[in-house]
Order: sequence, then structure tokens, then C-alpha cells
Amino acid sequence: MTILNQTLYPATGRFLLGRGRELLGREPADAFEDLFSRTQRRGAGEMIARRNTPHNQATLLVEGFAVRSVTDGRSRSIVGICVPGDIIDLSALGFATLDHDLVALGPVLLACGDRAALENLAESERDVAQALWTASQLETALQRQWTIKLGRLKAARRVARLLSELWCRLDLVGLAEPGRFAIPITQQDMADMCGTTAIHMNRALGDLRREGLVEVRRGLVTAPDRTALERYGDFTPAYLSGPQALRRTVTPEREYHIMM
Amino acid sequence: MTILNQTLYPATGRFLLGRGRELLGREPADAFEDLFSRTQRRGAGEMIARRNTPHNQATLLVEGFAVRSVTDGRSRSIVGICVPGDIIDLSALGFATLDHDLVALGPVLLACGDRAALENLAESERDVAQALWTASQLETALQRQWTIKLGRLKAARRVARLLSELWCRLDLVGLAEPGRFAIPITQQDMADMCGTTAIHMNRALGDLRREGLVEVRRGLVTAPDRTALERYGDFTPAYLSGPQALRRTVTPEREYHIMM
DNA sequence: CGTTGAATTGACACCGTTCAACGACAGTGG
DNA sequence: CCACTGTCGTTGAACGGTGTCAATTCAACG
Repeated sequence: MTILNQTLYPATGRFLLGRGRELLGREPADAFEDLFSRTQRRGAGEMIARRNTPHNQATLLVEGFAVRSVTDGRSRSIVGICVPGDIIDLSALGFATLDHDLVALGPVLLACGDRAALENLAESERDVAQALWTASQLETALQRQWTIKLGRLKAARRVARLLSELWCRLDLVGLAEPGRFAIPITQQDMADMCGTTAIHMNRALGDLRREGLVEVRRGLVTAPDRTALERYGDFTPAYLSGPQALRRTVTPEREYHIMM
Repeated sequence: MTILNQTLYPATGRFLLGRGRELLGREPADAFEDLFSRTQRRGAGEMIARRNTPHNQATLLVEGFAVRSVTDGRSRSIVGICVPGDIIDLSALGFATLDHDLVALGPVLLACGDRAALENLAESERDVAQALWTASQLETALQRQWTIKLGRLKAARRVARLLSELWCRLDLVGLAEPGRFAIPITQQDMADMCGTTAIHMNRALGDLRREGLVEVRRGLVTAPDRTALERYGDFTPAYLSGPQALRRTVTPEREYHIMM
């Protein structure tokens, strides 16, 4: 399934995979794929798009990771992370600029199309419009979860949740193994995503390692018991599941009671 | 202008006001208004919609305030706040459930329509689809700003930013005066929005009051120098402005350098 | 083998939480 | 009118999480 997608749709094969991709008709899917014809590579740390500057393309992340970053001269906040399959500049659709920078976390492969062309396609192809709406809603849900993560949890639990989320998203696009996954991320990066400092992040990760919950070493995240990690981070994956899963049933919530 | 809107469109008159409302054609605007035919009132603290339960309506907040709340038994996080003119359950469009509770902050007036009917209207009326997209994008941008607020600022600056944001949003829909605005909010509420405790929020507000930056007393927010408040909260309103403003020019950023 | 960026550790100050108690105020019912 | 009551706001003190500065170790790479 994943393999098939990747062959038929080298650029867009992972877009919404596991979250509504299958609702795209054949024709719209082809037109969508054709749109992202130009590919680009960027190296680690390179800027992909700058905030508050005219942005007239649509960009799909094919391989690698990117972060949404907001800098104010002395500090950097990372407000989101993109994994393969994500359209990373969705929020420029209809707005013409981004309110944050997009930066490659490691080496990345991008597929780029014309922003206006995508907007046009969405108007003529109902399935595409629907897919974009779903993607946008998922992005909002993710952002809300990051807000919760920062508002409610202490540093160690924040990382636990961050890693759980990443793991889950990589699973959806077929890029995680049981027991571990890879991502070229530094402790400074994780700190910026969790609203803390690199030094404190180091101690938090040390705690998690000593507890046997998770180990992060040179781009490899390893956890013997994934469920335990998710529980520690108070993570529930429901919000990632997309419309059809949510439509299907109302799963009774797992309600954890967690000391911050 | 505002008055006119409110007369012609009692339910939807404030929707996207100042952020693209004028791009709605006459006919779609009328159809949109007709959709929100049922009105409802709720008292302070009452639940408007519950998370993870089937949600088949579209709800527009006409008067009053509501919060997006996530509870886990012992703690409550408020991940967003709704002001008049907001469609408060946008994230149920295409998903059929919300991932958070909606709770009235004070007494509210709601205008309700059928979710499916709105989805249909969006498919037939391009302007409506466009407006919903804009609204959704604005919501995402707001959520990103909340993430930044929590990740980067200390408690006192968080409230300052929160109040600045509210003031700005109320301005857009014509509900703020120079020097002050009203909102029925407790210190506990503000604490839950800022990821801190009511006690610490009390001290933070005390500091802000002593600094002469802002005073919050019994639902009335007063600030002699609004710019100073915004600067203290490191607040820039660009992200609220909507598509046309962003399209127009790239304003050089105000870059503040702030000690957390 | 020296260089570089990342990870690690210790000491100390500060922000924020927690528990406890008290004060201010509005609404209610006698 | 006043006592009662509940909610909200306010304050103090002890404790723990986090930020900051400085120094050291480690791994990768030319």
C-alpha cells in the first residue's frame, strides 16, 4: 500500500496517508501529483521559506523533517514540526505569506508547485478541496495539542509527548519501526519545541533514560515500551486520526491522572 | 458599517469583520445568514459542546465569550477563547466531533445552523468556502500564537499578550473602547489560559497593576497605554489581520528584544 | 591529532507551585 | 436590615522545577 503509493505518486504518496488519502479519486489524485512537479533538496539547517515574505508556491515535504520556527533575535521557538507527506506551507494558501520560518531539520527533499495552481485545482476538484481542508484541520488540531503540551506538562513529560506524537505521525506514513524511529534532532531543537533550555532538556532526557522510558542518541529514538512512553506524556493519538476514524466511533477516552 | 452589518445580519454580522467579510458577495452572505436561524442562550459556565461526542451543528457566537477547554479530571487547560463573530465549532466541519469542550465564559447568545447545510453551502458558494478557509486559517494562526506565548514568555508577559490579543480581536468586531474593554473573566480562567496557577496569576496581575501597565477588575480591563501593554507582551497583531492585509504589504517587523 | 558542535555536569538564583489562611464582595433568605 | 454563604481575590512561607553561567567530556570529521 505504502510502496504502491510511493511508486504511483512519488511526490504526494504520503500526503494524508492513513487520514483520508484513500478518499481522493483517481483523477484528482493524479492532477494533485502533477502539480508538485519540481523537486528541490535542502541541507540541514537551511531555510525553506521565510516569514512575512511573499510566498507563491506550495511545498510538499517528501523526505526528511522541517520545523516551523519563530525567532526574535535572541531566542528561537519551534512551534511545529513537519514530517514526510505534509504540505508545509498550507497556511500560505489564501494568505500569500507565512507567519513563521520553515527550516530543514536534516537534509530534505521537497516537491514544489505553484500556489495559484493548487488554489485553482481545489476549486475545480472537490476531492482536492476536501483533502486540503482535512490537512488544515489536522494541522490546527496538532497546534492545539502543542498548546496543551506547553500549558500543562513539565519538561520531561513534554518531550515524552513530543516523541510519542512524532512516532505516531511517522507510523501513519510508514516510516517507523517497532521499538524505534529515526530523526536528526538535537537536544537544542527539542528544547525549542518544548519551551525550555537545552541544558534542562538534557537533564529531562537523562531522567527519561534512567527511568527506562526512552533513549535519544544521535538521531535515533529508542523506547522499549511505547505505551509507557505515551502514558508518561499523557498522549492520546485520537486527534491525528483524521475524519473517517473520528466519524466511525466514539472511543471511550483514556483519562490519565498525571502529576505534572 | 458595524451597525449596518448588525442590522442586516444579526447572526453573522461580525463574522470575519475586518478580515475579509467584505469579500463575501451579497447572495452568499444572505444564504450564510439564513443558515444560522436558530438562536440559543447559555449562562456563565454552561457547556456549549462536549468533546468526542457527535456534533452536527454549526455554531456562531453572537454575543459573549466562550473558551475551548480540555479537562483531565484534576486540571483544566484553556486552549483558546472565542469572541463575538467566531464560528466556534469550525473544527467539527468535516470531522463530526470536537477534540475539546466549548464552555460559555459569561452569558452568551449563539446562532446555530445545521453542519451539513453549511458544508453544502460551502460547496455551492465559492465565497462561503473561501470565508470558511480564511476563518480556519486565522484560527490556526491564533493557536500558533498561543503556543509561542506559552513557550517563550513568563507568566506576567503571557497575560499581557493574552489581553492584547483579546483587545485587538474585540476591536476588529467593534467591541472595544479606547483605554478599556469588558470581559467576564476570572483570575482562574486567565491562569488556565496562561498555563499557570490562579495564585501565581494573581501575583502577575499585581505586578502589572503596580507597573501601571494594565488593571483587571471585575470584568473590566483598563490600560492607560495600550502600546506599552502590547510591547510588554511582545504582541504583534499581524497574524489577526486576515488575507487582504497580509497581501497588501509586508510591514517591516517590529522586533522587540525582551528578557523573559 | 586538532577542531568543532553536541552532550553532560555542578552550583546557584529565580520563577512558579503548593498549602494554608484571610479578606472583599455579591447574592440569598430570614 | 442583617447574618449567612459561596466565589473570587489576596497574601505569606516553604518547596521544587527551571534558567543561567561556567566548565568539561564526548563523538564526528577533516
